[in-house]
Amino acid sequence: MSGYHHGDLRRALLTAAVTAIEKSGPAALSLRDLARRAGVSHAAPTHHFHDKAGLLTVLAADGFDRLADQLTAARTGSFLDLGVAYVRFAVANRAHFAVMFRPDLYHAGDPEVIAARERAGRALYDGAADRAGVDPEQAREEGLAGWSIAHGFATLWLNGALPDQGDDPDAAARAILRHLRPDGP
Amino acid sequence: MSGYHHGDLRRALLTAAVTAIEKSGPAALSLRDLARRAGVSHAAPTHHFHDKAGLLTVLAADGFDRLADQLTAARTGSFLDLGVAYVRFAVANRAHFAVMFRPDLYHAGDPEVIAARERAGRALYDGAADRAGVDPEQAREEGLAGWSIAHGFATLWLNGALPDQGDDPDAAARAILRHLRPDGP
DNA sequence: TGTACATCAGTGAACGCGCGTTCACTGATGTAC
DNA sequence: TGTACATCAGTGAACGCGCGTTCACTGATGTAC
Repeated sequence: MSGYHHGDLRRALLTAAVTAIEKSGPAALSLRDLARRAGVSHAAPTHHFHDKAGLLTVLAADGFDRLADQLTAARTGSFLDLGVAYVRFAVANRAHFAVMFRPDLYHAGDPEVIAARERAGRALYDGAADRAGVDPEQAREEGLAGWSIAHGFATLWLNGALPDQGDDPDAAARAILRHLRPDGP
Repeated sequence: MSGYHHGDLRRALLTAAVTAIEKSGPAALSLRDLARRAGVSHAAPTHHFHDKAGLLTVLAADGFDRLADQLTAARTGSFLDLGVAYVRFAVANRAHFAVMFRPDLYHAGDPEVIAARERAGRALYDGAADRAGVDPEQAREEGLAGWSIAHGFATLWLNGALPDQGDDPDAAARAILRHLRPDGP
């Protein structure tokens, strides 16, 4: 704390953004509010992110990166594990997850975002393709089916929409994702 | 058109809201903008919906009602048809769908919303339970799995997140939803 | 058929608010010599 | 070890904007007698 210079404002703003988004969603985010939370003048954020979309762009890229990491790590397990890893990521990184799929809110054309998103996509598809010596079209469909059910479950969970929703998303996800057909139709 | 009295302002505002939400999402909705589109003074909407959340509440209730109708109609078909009906609803009623699962945006405790949501929930669960002489817990899980994959697919489709996404959500949904296991694990 | 009156729907001015962005600035830090 | 200077990070005042909401109002419509 130098008094004038914050020291790590960029990181502090990102952390504050995550907290704010977890509470009120990405649409309600305000740069002035983040500056307030970081104890800094309201014009300071501009210095690090240029504008609001710039900040969300960083969050989105960061989210896709983390997702790619977790999916890649889960590749050693079963196809089911891959889906569970997806849900776990979403629940553990609600703010990032909420931003990632709202490309209208950030600079979706940003090279870093594109790269991170492709990395995550590859981790998911490779994970799906791995698990059978199957036809590519078949693998594609199964990948999409797995993505859909994991994404849907995570979304419903985060919305609190599920009836009798407990507090163990991992176990709940596993029970539901099991119902994906593990082999061809 | 009486000049002073609009005649059907309530309906006009709802229609304008749907258009606006389809374009920019529910968070960006503004009552003043709706009034402008309806060619009416900016204070007029208050008269019909009390406040912004009030308008979204009507939209949410209406959405759950329509969904319930469509799911009920699909009960005569297979479990797969139920899921396809869900996706079809989401794509055909993007604005309603976007609001329904954002209870922070409307008066989620409103009796009409609650009733409509329960009606939709029942249609979905009954549809799932129908299709087997199975164990209730089994039926519950299959219902959730079906809901998850349909919801996830619809969400990804609406976000334009799917690779090589065509323009026939019905067929695409059918191909993916097929991968849900039709019988016990 | 006419008149009085209540009710309803929409007006328009005003309020206070928080926001994003721009701008010339200043304090702090690091580097070259 | 000291000094000059460039660079970087943060300041604070100012701008213009669109918003939701309140309010006393007025025009239009329907109903009772």
